[in-house]
Amino acid sequence: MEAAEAGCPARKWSLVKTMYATTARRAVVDLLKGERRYLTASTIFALLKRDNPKLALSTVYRTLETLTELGSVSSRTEPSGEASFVYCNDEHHHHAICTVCGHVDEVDCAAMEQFRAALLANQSFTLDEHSVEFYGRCTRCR
Amino acid sequence: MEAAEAGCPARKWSLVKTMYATTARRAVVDLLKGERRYLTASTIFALLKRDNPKLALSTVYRTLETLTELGSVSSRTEPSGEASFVYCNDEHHHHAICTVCGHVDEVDCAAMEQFRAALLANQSFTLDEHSVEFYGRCTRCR
DNA sequence: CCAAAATATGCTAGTCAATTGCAAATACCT
DNA sequence: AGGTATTTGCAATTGACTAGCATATTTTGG
Ligand SMILES: [Mn+2]
Ligand SMILES: [Mn+2]
Ligand SMILES: [Zn+2]
Ligand SMILES: [Zn+2]
Repeated sequence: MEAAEAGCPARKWSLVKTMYATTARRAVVDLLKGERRYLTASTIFALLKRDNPKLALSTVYRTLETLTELGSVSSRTEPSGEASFVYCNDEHHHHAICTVCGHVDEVDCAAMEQFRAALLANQSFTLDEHSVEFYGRCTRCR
Repeated sequence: MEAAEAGCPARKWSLVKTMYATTARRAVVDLLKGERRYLTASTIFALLKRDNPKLALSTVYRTLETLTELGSVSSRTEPSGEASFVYCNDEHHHHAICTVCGHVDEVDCAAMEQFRAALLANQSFTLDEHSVEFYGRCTRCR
């Protein structure tokens, strides 16, 4: 599975009508796969600009939008209001974000089920979806 | 406690150096206390403009910022990227948001503790804070 | 391999939520 | 009421993000 994703997530890309494996898209995916933390579009742009001086910021935005639709990328909104993006696996999960280095741990959803049950018990609320983010310090930073 | 908050949250306001209880601030607080759902600044502005034609949008933004700092208001980011605001109680809690009418139920944090413990057990992660939002249908809308 | 067709990119010019500077207005205190 | 601290309204600006369009890149299939 990891081997099948080498270079770019070809498996996922095949889901879309037609989608060219361009250098820009490969660059964005490779960068996000390496840095498992939320990065803003302008940060990604600045990092990639070094090796690809003619890259445009609008291309980064368009690429991130496409990857988000595919599910390869998940986005969140920073306190500043700026959007940021992180590489993601397929399965539904949540994020534990290190407040020191920004590293993102993926938290399995299974443990959430017991909490969902508790919520439904004492709240008269039909639960459809949930959005959860934990903040703390990862192994390296604690 | 509810009586002490009549009109405006005077108790909270006293925490700040000096803060005038202006008509604009009272209007924003009263509106948000009535509508227990997330509203954008421009929506709030439009609603208040009816009774106060000379109100400025920038005043609404500044008021919401102030109330957020005080803790009387909590904000989130709509999928569109626009910020929205809801009236909040003091205690740490989470929000269950009705996907039909937008009504916000406050979810007690206590039940979260057992989940926090589970998270710490199978994730090598020092949990400091968390941000949770549930989406579903409230009693009225189910 | 090599075009033609399909799609993506770079650049520029917008858009629009949100912020800011400042003079006029309002709230507070004595 | 009078003086001072704070807020407001208004207009100008910012800054993240989007859109139009000509050019460049990637695919396809001959
Ligand atoms: Mn989950
Ligand atoms: Mn909690
Ligand atoms: Zn860390
Ligand atoms: Zn509802």
